[in-house]
Amino acid sequence: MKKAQLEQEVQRQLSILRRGTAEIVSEEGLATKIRSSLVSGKPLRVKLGADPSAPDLHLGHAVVLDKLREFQDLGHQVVFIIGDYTARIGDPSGRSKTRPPLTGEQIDANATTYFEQVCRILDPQKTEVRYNGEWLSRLTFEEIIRLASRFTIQQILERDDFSKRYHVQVPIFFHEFFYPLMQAYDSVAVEADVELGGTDQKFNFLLARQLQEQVGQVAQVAFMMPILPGLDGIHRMSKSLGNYIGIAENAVDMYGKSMSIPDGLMEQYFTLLTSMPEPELQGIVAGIADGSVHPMTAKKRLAFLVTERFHGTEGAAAAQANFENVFSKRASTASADIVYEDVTLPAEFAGFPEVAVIDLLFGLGAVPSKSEARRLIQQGGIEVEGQRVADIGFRVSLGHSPIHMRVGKKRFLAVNL
RNA sequence: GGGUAGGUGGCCGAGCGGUUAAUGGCGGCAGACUGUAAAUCUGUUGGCAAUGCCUACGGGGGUUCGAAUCCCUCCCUGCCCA
Repeated sequence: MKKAQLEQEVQRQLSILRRGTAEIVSEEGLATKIRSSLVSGKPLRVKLGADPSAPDLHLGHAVVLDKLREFQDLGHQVVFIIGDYTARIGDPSGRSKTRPPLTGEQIDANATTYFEQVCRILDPQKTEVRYNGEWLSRLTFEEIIRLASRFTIQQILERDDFSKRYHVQVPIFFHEFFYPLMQAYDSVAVEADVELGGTDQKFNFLLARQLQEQVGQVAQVAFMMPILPGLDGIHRMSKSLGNYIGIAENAVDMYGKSMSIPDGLMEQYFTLLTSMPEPELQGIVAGIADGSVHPMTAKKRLAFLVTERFHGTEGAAAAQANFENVFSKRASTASADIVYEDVTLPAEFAGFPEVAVIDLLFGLGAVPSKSEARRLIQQGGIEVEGQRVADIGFRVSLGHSPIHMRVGKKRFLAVNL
């Protein structure tokens, strides 16, 4: 490859990778790494650390995974690290809550579903999967002390959530200090060239750079993507906050949840979650501003694109039709074109001519308690075959199958006898 | 080791001997309305065989007709001093 050609390729890769990023430390470093990778023919090792404490991935993860996919498509090697060792200890970072430690089986189960979901975005052929217990579990106490001696408390306290907690006098447990160190050690262990993650990972990434240099490796490039806000438009998307859209969710929920984001979030979602070209996106934004594009139309477009990505064009179209029926046209359980969730009548009710709605709802697991069922009925939130249930003592006739029910505003059940 | 302030429902945070399943806020849910599961307004938000009963204010024990509220003890956390 000629010099000019080489430089052109470096720039091409950079321009692809740069899109949508929050920060890259440093871009020159990345350019240098790409250049030498092209010369040597050795792909860059791009690291992503995953915490298998919860099995579900959401669109916030997708933002980072998409970027990894771009690296893969450019011929680089993704190293996917499952933090089994960290999870076994119980990751307390983040919301200053000590999570219960997970068992080995839970971690394995989570890691499996996790990876299955990751593969919906990444190319598994180009992904090296590693468990950090592989190297972390082998460290001796002496080695850990030596590792810790490379950093100062003041340095660790610089980390955002530590310094915040310190100032508002919220407990910081000693072992939490080791998390950044462990993560940095991961980078050394896999000889990462680039580490990808959200902007919240910046501190950890930078610490890894320092450690790598101290042990004679070239510092990794810290590659930060923006944090995706959740459905509430305020907090980051997270499972525990319940403001998320799961990668593995069904089309109807994915579409509906997308429709529930605040209007102001649309531009960000378009940018980070769809491949809509910038000019088209700016056209929509301008249209909403001057009133020529209805926000709902734009949001439907967004919801469609997001759903289509994971469920195909047909799945997205069906989800959209369902949404319009249920919410725009106020359809009830009596009408067609509604996507029902199929459930079977609990065995305990089999053979009876009728059953109390409260018992049925509870038996189906549609409500967490009978009191909750009672409340829902009193508030007019239950429908059976298109009829709103007004009486708490209402009994559902089991004369035909399936029985169509609506529980709350968004759950539609088809009960099969 | 000494001193001191705390531990309340999903979260924050009142209450400090008696209409207290426990003010209020957030979050959740439902209804109305609408441009959507947006926004806004209203209601609701421990459980159950339910005009009543049971379980709940860090754990255990005690005082009292009666305790989240008083006493003892144990556990946990912040801050100051050493």
